[in-house]
Amino acid sequence: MSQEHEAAGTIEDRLMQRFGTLTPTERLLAGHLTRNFPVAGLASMTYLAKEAGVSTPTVLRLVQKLGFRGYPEFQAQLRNEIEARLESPLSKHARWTDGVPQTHILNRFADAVLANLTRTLSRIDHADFDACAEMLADPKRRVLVTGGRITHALADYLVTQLGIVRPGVSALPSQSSTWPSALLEMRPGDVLIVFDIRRYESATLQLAEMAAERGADVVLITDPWISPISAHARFRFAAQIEVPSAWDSSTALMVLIETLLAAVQELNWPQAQDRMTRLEALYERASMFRRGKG
Amino acid sequence: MSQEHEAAGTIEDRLMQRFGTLTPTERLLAGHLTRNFPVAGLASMTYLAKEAGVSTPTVLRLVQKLGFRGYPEFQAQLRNEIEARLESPLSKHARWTDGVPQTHILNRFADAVLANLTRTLSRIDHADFDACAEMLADPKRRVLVTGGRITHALADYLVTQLGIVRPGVSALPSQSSTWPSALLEMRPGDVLIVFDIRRYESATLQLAEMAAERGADVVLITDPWISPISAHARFRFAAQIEVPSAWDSSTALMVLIETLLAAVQELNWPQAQDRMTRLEALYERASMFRRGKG
DNA sequence: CACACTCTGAAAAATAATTGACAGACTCGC
DNA sequence: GCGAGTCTGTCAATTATTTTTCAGAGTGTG
Repeated sequence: MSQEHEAAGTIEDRLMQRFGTLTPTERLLAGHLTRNFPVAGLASMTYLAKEAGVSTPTVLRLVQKLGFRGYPEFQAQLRNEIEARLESPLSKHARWTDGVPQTHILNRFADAVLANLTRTLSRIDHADFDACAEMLADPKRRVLVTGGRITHALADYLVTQLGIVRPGVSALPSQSSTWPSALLEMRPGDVLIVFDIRRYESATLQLAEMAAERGADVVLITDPWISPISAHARFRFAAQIEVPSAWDSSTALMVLIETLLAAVQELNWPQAQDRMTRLEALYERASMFRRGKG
Repeated sequence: MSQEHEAAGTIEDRLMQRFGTLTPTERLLAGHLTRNFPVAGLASMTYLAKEAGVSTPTVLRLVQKLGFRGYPEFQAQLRNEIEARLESPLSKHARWTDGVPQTHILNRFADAVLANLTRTLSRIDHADFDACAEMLADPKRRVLVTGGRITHALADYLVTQLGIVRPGVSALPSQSSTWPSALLEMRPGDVLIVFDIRRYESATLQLAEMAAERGADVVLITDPWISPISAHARFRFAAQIEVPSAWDSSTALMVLIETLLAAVQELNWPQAQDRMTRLEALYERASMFRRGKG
């Protein structure tokens, strides 16, 4: 009894295949279904029947002819197909690493990361993004960066890279006890970039609050849960961070940072290039010095 | 026609927007929903609730917070959005961020990053990868990590995260002048993870060479040009780093790191979990201490 | 023209989903 | 600690949906 349905292939295929064997009313329905595929099939049987101008039993009969036990089973399959179709653009495309099963951590992780990236980037408000890049490109504003337990590495990265492109970039010390003195230094127009993820730290919130009060522009980089700092931030960017592991992925944050960096660099390329050349020369001399005659 | 509910925008947008105002359980659900968007929302409330691990009323409450009168109304809207999304069959993936031209840095950068990821991951030798993860999961080996001018932030990240999962992880100090004393400490069986990108630094090469001589296993994380350290490394992983900018992207490196971390974590999950729980407790107490009675 | 047959929808029965009410668990401030 | 308030799941009521049953309409045939 438990035999599976003979019919295979996508629902659309099955509809085509069996069109010949359908009764007139069923064809009416099948026509409606293919015309409004696949969304029409997601509604309830009653609704679908009304839309197609047939009765509910007809819908059921068609669905059973297609090889499903009932309407719910049909819908489940339809949802699967829709999922596949929505995902296909790039992700399902190719398995990341050949030679290992799809369930290998390499593939699972890669899938998650790609999904995170796609979602993160598609959610960026490009007006915000451009405005923020422009702000960061302004050499008259000083830029301070701070991160939390996990994100301090990212803050560090941002400082290193942004510091290459423009002057006046520094990291806040990691000891929150030294922050008040940093706040004292802060002037209106300065920019505070805050990384704040998941287990939001209260000290960071206070920092952002006070910085905003002192007239600094706060840029918040966070997860989709959105840190409470959001309230004090002029710009907010949320990155997806969930991956198949017990911790959160920073990859999307990294991409966010790098994209911002690229935009800033593009905005004042001449100065940036000049700085980079000079920096390169300095490093050159430093390494000479180190290994040199001395 | 009729005045819409206050909330506007796509369901995904609404979810993002209101994330902040959601309760913990609702966030659980919202997380599941975004992760499996949009298909998860097409199933019945009961099913969705079970999948997300919450109760049906929670689903209903979330949906109402999103501005819908009930679950059916929510589903109707969802179907509309899916329809819109499917209408442009392949062009939908169109571009990462809508509303800006394809030439906008957001899109150009995203394309480059994706290409890097694909290439990086497809080039990983999975046997090597598994072996390396196993080595890193061995708590008897101590792990030292070092990076260069740009990559020290990544090294830092790796130390932070790997240090959560297992004991005996530390960063080498950034001053190369202090490395000899670190080398003195090094024992056969220890692991040295080296990040070395593009402008390969000679001090790092010497470090790796000497570490290998002293019996340490060297893991090299580099770019496709492959650093000269390769000769001394037991494991080599190359990440693609080119992006439309004057510098190199670290995103693929980040993914490499995180994937390794995920593998290590998976390999000795019980211990890792134990460590994480204890660490969490310590952080808890520390924050108590900071803001508490003291 | 009646008979056998298939097709179709109305309506009832069975099943499942949605929603509201409520109470225990939990958190936060005092 | 102890109440006020907030969350969140259990449960039951209501409502909708799916499925079955069945009778009438149509169709072609002897």
